[in-house]
Amino acid sequence: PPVQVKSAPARVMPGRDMDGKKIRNMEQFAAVSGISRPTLSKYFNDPSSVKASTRIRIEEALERYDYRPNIFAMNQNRRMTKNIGIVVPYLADPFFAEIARSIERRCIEAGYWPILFSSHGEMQMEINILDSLQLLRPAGVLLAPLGRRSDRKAVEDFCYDSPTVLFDSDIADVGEAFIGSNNPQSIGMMVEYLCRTGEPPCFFEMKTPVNPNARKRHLAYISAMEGLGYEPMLVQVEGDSWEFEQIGFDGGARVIGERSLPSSTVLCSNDRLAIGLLAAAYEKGLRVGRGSGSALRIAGHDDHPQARFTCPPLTTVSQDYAAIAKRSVETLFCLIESGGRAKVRETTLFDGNLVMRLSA
Amino acid sequence: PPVQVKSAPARVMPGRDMDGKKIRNMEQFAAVSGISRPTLSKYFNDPSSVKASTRIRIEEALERYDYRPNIFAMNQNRRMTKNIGIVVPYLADPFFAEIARSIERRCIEAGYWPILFSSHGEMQMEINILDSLQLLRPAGVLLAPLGRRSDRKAVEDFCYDSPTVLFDSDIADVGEAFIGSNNPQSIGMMVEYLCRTGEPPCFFEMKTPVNPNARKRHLAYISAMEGLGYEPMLVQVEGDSWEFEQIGFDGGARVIGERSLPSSTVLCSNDRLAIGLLAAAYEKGLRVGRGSGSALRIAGHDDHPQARFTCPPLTTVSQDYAAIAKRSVETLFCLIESGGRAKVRETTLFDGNLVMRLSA
DNA sequence: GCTTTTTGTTGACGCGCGTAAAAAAATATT
DNA sequence: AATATTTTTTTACGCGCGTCAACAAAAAGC
Repeated sequence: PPVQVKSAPARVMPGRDMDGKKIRNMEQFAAVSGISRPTLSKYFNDPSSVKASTRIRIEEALERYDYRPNIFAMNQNRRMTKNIGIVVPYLADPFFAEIARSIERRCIEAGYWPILFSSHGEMQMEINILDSLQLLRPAGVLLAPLGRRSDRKAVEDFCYDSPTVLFDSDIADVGEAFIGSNNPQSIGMMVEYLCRTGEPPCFFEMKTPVNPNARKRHLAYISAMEGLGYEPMLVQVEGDSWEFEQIGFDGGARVIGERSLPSSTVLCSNDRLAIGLLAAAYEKGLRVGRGSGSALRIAGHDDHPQARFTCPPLTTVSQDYAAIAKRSVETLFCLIESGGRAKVRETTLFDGNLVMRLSA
Repeated sequence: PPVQVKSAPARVMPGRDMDGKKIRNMEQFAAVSGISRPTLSKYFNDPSSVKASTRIRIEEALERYDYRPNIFAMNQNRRMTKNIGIVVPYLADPFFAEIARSIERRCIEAGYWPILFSSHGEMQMEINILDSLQLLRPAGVLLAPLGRRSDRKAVEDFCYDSPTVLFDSDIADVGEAFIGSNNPQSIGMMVEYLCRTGEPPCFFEMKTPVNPNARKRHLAYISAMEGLGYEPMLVQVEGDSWEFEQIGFDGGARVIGERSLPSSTVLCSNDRLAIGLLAAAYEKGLRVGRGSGSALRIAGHDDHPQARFTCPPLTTVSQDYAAIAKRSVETLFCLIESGGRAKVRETTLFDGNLVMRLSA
């Protein structure tokens, strides 16, 4: 039973306006500020749309009376709200947390109101979020879909009503644009590096990946290996949740225990799997690294925030979070300005960079 | 320059109603369903408030015509919205991501509309969020404040208008209740364990911690050590951001390099610092663990999602995320039902459990 | 100084729904 | 069957703001 302590709550009266009376609506603010309500309305929708001198008068009054328009009344009547929906598949993954942070900031700076949702890896949750989001009549939506688990029809229908830019995971022909990473390039580069510096890598992945990137990386690995004249070697582990570390750990412990790893170099489909695999290798007493005393080289993909703090630090491919966020937001803003429909669906893929650390 | 591909976007016409005409408002839905608008209004605010037979009629019509009330118009006029604000200090920390997930789910199940915000570790951001949140006229708010960086006045003022329950970090006498963890108990337990099984621990912490829990753990460590008849040993590292791993790594590398660690057993103020310290120890070639061949024992606090995948797996104290989330939400719902004001400010602290892994 | 152009004001209506009071209808009770 | 009770309908107003048209005032151009 938890500890409980009770105390008298403090009641603080926050500062009110000069006259002590709270202004309830734009009408009253118009009265005290000496500006007509329609002009105020114009100002709040775009401060630069009124003459500089009146703008100053309004802002002076605003300081004295601290009034703020009712957001529900605004959104109800506006042709278009300032809402921007941000939907990510799994917020407990720092990759998405980071990219969401970056997107949020940019939206706020542009005068929009970002609202963040996480599907928590569940299809039904994603559907519910899209349903809710529609009620908010967003000016635009940045959607990183679940991927394999997404209900294509639901996402399609959603995109019909709300201007949507997809990022991270693509769903073919859905949404007005896609921004992601160039998996063939990044995997190709990593495979080339690993082959050049040691034994050619096997590919460590989930048997039923939750994410289309995983499939693309799978194909990219095979084609890269074949391009270099090597036989692809796949290690597929069980698991279909978003707990990648656990999946990597369990699967890794099994293949290491069975001694069924086809190569002493392992390229993981993503960093979180690699972190799990590192833990499994540690448990099994296998030394990981590119030094001579090591039994295993492990590489990842994404340059996850945690990747530099693993033991040994993880060699990986960096995704440019900031660039993906920036481009996604810019694309959405263009879309919104052009009325919400794109003439062509643009797909933008960013190259990754090799991040050499000690694990491979 | 990123790769770009263009393709013609697919345009899909999502399903419309039987008659092909979209219902625009409750009035029209009343017309087609044969139910009066006020009754519909009642139904949407509480389906169980209308007679069973009419409820069935409404829900049948709802299936045929797929109408959904305008949420802005609803919130504008309701005495109280169904909005629940959730504010966490740093969403890129999986601890908060996890707890937010749990809270969100519970709110949805109770028929509320949770909206998640992250302060991203910045005071101004927290202030802005509280400002925005006020505009949403939330029925209640679950706030995990930044802590030391919070603007007490701003949070106080906010709590005056919106029923607020604090969790994780306490701010004395602010909000209607606080739910957190029992740091004296958990640190005491860990100190006792470490003393019993080896050299007494020094305490590894940030010099200027961002979080009040850190201060409580600091004091708890000192009192636990003194209680066992040992001299407290503090290791304080620089850094005041939320990038705890980096801070732990930098500070750890420094003290290890200087050989200034006062004990071979290190209790870290939280798991993320410990993860950074583990990485530093690895880099410096120090073997970590409780075995005989190890130079260092490292323990953490929180049982962070990553903690079981470090090398070696991290010995730590688990915080019961689910219990904290559950109690926080329950407390808020009680608060909302009782009109938003608590007679006494209840503080609830959950005990931690020792999680013995290999690092200490 | 006058005219053209920009900017603001006035007054009115609409958005979609909450809500209240009174009347009507449906159901329950005796 | 008559009465009491619950539920729904009717009617009407209000919420706070967007937006429009007609007009007035101010600024800019000559």
